[in-house]
Amino acid sequence: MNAAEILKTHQLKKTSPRVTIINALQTSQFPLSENEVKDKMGELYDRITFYRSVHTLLEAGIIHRIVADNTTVKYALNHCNEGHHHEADHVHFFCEQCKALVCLNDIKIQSYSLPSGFVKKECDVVIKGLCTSCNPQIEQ
Amino acid sequence: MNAAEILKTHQLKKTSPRVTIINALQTSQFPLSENEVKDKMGELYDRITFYRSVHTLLEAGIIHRIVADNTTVKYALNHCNEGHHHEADHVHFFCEQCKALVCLNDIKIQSYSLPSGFVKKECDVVIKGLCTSCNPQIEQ
DNA sequence: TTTTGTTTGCAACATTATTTCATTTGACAT
DNA sequence: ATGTCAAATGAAATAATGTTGCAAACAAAA
Repeated sequence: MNAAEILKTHQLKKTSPRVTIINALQTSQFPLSENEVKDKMGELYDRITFYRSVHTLLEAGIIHRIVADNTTVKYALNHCNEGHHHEADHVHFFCEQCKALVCLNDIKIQSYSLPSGFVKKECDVVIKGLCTSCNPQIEQ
Repeated sequence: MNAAEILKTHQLKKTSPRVTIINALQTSQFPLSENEVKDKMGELYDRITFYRSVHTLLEAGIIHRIVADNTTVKYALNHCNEGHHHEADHVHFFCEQCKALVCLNDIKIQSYSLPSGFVKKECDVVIKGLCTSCNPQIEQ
């Protein structure tokens, strides 16, 4: 499904910033930070528009946001759009050295049962450490 | 263990800002945000000193930081200091409405096995939803 | 009490996010 | 095609959050 189709499905207007953001995330193997998306947007990038577009796309469930630490926020396409599994239930790995964030699609999140009275909406699991590229045990 | 003792144990100097921060967290049932700590510090609060003290206390493992979303960072005493379980292995609950953060000390984090080459340092689990106070199903 | 190195607190700056409002633009119906 | 209108954009201004350099103050030990 391309950007235009995704937007139409969610009854959102097809605008240049939205399309560019979706394309940027769609062509990336990994979740991207604002600056990484910015680089892919070129002239089309405007800080305020970016925040608002992202907000709209988040609300629609087209993308999702992963907060690795308070200075590292990344965005990824929600693979629901692709007919895959639900994005919310897999684990993310964050490399403390290179700041890369990887979706560990094969690792599902355990179902935690909350104390009574609490309502669960979503569950975020972020494992932090060193990725294969930054692991000194592994020779490149 | 009081603030002075905790600092001494970790070979850190006993200074007013550090003591006040530790006391603030120690007397609170819940993790506190910067502003919540600030309120408890009164005149002793200075923005820069706060950040640096927190940094020092984090490095020493005296406190820990929970990032619920990028605009909500909270701090809590590491209960290791109290001889309890290790803080890193329990789940946090974040109320999306009142922004309260609760340590669910009884819910342990599942041990996730990573793909080979990855090194795990820590694992953060944040469940988001509505707390008992904000749950409309529960009458106050 | 004097020394020594750490910590504090100020100023300045950098980054991240939000609000207001005039202008532009996409989508729909002519 | 084209006019209409609500929605989205982009600019300026502001707020909130986090960092760095440096001189003065302070804690801890001799």
